[in-house]
Amino acid sequence: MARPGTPVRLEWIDPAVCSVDYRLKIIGRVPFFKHLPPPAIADINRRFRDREIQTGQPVYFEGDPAENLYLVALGKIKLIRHTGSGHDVLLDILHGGDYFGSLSLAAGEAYAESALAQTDGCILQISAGDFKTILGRYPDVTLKVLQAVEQRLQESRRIVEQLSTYSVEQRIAAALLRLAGKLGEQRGEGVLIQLPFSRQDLAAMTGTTTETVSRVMSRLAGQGLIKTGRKWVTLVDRGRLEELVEKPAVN
Amino acid sequence: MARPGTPVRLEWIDPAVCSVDYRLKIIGRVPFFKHLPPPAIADINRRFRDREIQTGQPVYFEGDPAENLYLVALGKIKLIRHTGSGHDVLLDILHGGDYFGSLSLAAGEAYAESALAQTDGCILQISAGDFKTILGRYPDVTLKVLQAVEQRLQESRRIVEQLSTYSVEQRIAAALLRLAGKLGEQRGEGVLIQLPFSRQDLAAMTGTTTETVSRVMSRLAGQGLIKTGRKWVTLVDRGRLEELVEKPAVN
DNA sequence: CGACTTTTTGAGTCTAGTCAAAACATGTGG
DNA sequence: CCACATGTTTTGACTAGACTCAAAAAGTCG
Repeated sequence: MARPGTPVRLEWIDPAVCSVDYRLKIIGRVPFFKHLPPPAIADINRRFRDREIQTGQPVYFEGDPAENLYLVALGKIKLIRHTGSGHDVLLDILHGGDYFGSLSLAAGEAYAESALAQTDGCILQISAGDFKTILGRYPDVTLKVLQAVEQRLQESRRIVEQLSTYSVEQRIAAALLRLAGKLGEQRGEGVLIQLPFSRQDLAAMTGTTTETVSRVMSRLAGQGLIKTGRKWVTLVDRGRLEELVEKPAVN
Repeated sequence: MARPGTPVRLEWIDPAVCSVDYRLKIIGRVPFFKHLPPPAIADINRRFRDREIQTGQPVYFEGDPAENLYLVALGKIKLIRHTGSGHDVLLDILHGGDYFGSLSLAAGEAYAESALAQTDGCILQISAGDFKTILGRYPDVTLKVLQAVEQRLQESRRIVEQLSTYSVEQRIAAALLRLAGKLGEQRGEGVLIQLPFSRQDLAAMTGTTTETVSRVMSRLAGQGLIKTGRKWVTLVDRGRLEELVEKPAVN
């Protein structure tokens, strides 16, 4: 119950972050570009446009024609599917150096999910056509892209597995561990996850409701595994969370 | 309750099915080879080895070093993840012209799931290294492979969405429709799904239990939407099944 | 300080899971 | 061809985890 002051610290958009230097740094961090030598990175950089986005603003909507590939430069982007029943499903949360949008070289496709800015930030954008040109010029990039997509497929299948066999508590613990690994910041007492993201978001990631998320998080906090507040969570006892996930309950 | 005689018809392995002619036909059906001209297909064919498999036999296990890419020539293959709790998760069922195994060009990877023969059949096999050679020789194949993997990713995410938001009944209906689209055979009264596959398999596809699958299927059969027996299902009223899936229940 | 959003808590309900047993099918060997 | 052993499916009774609806509490922001 000891509720510490919120550790939330706002990131301010420095107008310089999408400077050429920063752009080069980000492109050099993307899994399918990072192996390239500086001149190639510089060439690729020239083909991207940058764009600032504000919290809540859409990059594209599910169903829009899939024309662009994006890189996250600064801030967080979430990928969401809207369902008929009003429940949204949160597929992924991305940050600096991640890609999203269309790799798809087939024309006439539509985005299968919406992309929304979770924070203020900056993204780099390239048309599918220009990206194809890059692939033509740097053939090994294509192989790396393939690997990157395969990895996303594996992640997605792991989530299918978890939704199929885990209890809500296990799914929430697993989601927290996953987020911590990807987006967490090391702090003295543990790993802070501060996207910012709400119970709502966590519910949409784990296929449950905000009320249930709240109850489970309270329980975990009571057991000293996490500390939590509005829009942030700190994992205090990672080991015991992992145990929770692995154990099929009491068996 | 009218239980018709089983429409199951055994497929016999014709020793000729993995003849050169059949192999060429299969390779010409694979999404990332089918655009190639006959000489290229013939060249690629030479690099594959064929292999017969019997029902229940594993092609590889989760965790084995991922050394080969496979094509299904004849029969059905299922991809399964084993979980600690003993529940298995059925990720996909594949048939003629589908690929599975490792596309992965990164060395030292392991298979993330097991592949088991659901029926007697025949598969084509190529080492990761040889596949890489093919990609080098036919660059547009790499792009097509990328598209194929993206498509699997989309499918996987659709399943995440369904597990997150659908009731068991909706998930089962959706799974039946998906299987029918992929593997169903048109019959007079409807579409027959006969892999063969059991309540057990359906439960592992939809993240539920055999008992629940049985109850739901009985209900659907009672409403005249399907007919069902041991190891097979016929979709009689596809339209009403689709309605079931789309409706968020009574809202 | 209000107005608003997010989070928590509570009570009641229902879906789906569990455990157990019966019914049914299929294949085998006598 | 029958009787039995085995595996699959169905049914039943009970339970529990998670959802729903509703309202209170706690943060946040102007």
